[in-house]
Amino acid sequence: MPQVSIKDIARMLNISVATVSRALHNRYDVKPETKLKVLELAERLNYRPSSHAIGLLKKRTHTIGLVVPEIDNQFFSEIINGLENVAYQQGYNVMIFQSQNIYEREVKIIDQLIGARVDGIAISIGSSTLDFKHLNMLKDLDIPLAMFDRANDQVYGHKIINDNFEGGYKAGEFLIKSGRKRIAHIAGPSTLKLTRLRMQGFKAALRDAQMELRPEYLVHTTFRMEDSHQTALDLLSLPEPPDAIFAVSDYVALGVLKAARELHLHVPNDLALIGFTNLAVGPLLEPPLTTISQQSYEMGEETARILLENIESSDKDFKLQTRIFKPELVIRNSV
Amino acid sequence: MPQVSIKDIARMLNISVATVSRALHNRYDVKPETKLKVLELAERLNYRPSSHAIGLLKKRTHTIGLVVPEIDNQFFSEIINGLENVAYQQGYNVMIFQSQNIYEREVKIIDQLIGARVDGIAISIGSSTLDFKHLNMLKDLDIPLAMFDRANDQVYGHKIINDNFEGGYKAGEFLIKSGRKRIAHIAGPSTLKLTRLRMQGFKAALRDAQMELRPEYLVHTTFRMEDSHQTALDLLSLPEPPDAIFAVSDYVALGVLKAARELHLHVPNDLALIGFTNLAVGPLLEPPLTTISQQSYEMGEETARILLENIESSDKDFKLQTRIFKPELVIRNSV
DNA sequence: AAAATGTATGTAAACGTTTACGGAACTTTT
DNA sequence: AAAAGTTCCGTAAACGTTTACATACATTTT
Repeated sequence: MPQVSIKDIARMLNISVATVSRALHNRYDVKPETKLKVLELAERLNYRPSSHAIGLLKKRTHTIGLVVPEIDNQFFSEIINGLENVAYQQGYNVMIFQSQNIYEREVKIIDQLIGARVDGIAISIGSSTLDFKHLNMLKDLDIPLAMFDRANDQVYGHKIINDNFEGGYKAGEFLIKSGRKRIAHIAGPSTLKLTRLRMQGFKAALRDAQMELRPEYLVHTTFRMEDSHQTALDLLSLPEPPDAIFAVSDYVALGVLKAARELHLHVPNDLALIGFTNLAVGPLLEPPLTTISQQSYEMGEETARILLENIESSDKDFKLQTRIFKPELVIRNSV
Repeated sequence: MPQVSIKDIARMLNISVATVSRALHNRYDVKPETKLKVLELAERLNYRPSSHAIGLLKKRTHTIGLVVPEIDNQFFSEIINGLENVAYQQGYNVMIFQSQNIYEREVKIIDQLIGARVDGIAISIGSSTLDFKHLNMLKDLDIPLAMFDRANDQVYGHKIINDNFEGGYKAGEFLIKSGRKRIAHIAGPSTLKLTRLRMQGFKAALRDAQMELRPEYLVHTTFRMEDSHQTALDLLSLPEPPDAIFAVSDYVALGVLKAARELHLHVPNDLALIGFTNLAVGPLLEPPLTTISQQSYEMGEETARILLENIESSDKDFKLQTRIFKPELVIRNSV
């Protein structure tokens, strides 16, 4: 006997669906005897209310949609945890989707979330997304939107981001202070604002120290380790290789570390390395990775808080919020 | 102007909802002119069909529910990727949930998935789950179930698992062959069958080599690094500490590595270490981690394949499948 | 005895969508 | 000119649930 509905129960007990519904909700105006019969049968048949029926009837689904570029990335999975915990505490469910940084997938996911009538959406925009129609239409549909980590100024939504300029500056500054002269930067996809800001901060640090950035010391890669590994190999095989690298993220730094090992370069003696993110594996690497920390879990919590505040607010013109987290230097042994 | 329905469009164009529906589906029996008007208006108003309405009407949702203990674990996130890819290719959506190894959460998630009328469920059972009613009732409800990595014999469902006994045996065997004498095992939660099997395989290897396992060399921990770190500290502080450790998973091995470093023990000279999983960071550790590999991505793919085959089959008594992956020894430098 | 109150239940509409069935208004065939 | 076919569209039911409203009966109050 598959999925049972309230109608089935009503028929079996020869009562109306309304009474069954009332019994299941433990309303005061139903005879204890009837209540018991309904509850027992529902239990026996493993009755579970259809969320589709309820979602159709009520205007609210108590569900928020979450879109991340990729799930097998500790930074994002920690954000997911922070966000989920806050959401659950307030009685909301979270639907998780990954865009894989593919624009078409991102658009499709948003369409689906609208179709599922979620109460709000949290997203970290994919690196190949250059058109933001799919996100900006959420405003017309009255669906609150929060962007975390990867936000875009052209999009109407809350922003929960890092001070990437400052992070980049701190990374550059620390490498300079440690006496390195040939400092390179492996940047992320140039479409992302956070990439540009970290780069700008880094450049500013060099400028303030009256140092020059050689053009061949500035290269771009994706956040995937395989790509950054190849990029690092190329960079370290230059006629005059750098003696320090600021990697746009820890995952990229892992690729650099792998490349350095293959080229028999000692870190930090031959090459200083600094990452960005502060992954949990950082301290376990050899050498333990110096990095700029991002508070991923807290960013997830804050994203949920802002989004839920917007959802629960009756104010149709809820003011857009921007929350900027301060990145911090985590000194270990790779510099 | 918020969420628009087919009714709204019909009203605005002074036609019936049926015609609007037909136009949106590009049916042959609607005048091209009408079709155009509907499509234009739908586009302009950002119309997206309500998945609740459709889910209610049709019997199938083309959605499968996925339950993992935790998402911030590379092993599981790779499984998710494998599963999602196969599912998407066949036109199915995946709803991801984490139980955090908390029994109550797991039960709640299953209830929700039933309520959402998913077409099938894939789960890796949480370590605190001892009662399986919530899973076995899926059979009565005709909802196909597939268990991956962490399965249980008391549950009616497909199984996609590792040959954990063999994996444990291989780990033990390799440590013995490398000449170690005081071999310890840090096992996982004893509630999990995979824990017991890896342990039994390990013990069998010792037995076959006529070696004894000292009671104090067998300890349990969770898969969280913080726990395994403390466990390893205790183990390595014994009057006569082991000279080799087989860790039930790479995450646990990371904790051991951290402890060894703190106690100034050199791996592999003072302590040989072998893990289980084959995480991507393994080769980047110092020393690169020797481990038993699990084909996580492929397990995800296989889970999706079996589950979807069951879903698409009209056979009410679809036969239960068991797929056992063979673990392989990955030799690096930690032994 | 009539009126008022309380208790337990049923009726029906609504949410958004699809689709079987029917039919009106044409056009083509005989 | 009647018959048959084509084109286009509307009506209404169904999916599962909640809830305002109505109602029937029983009990209490006047």
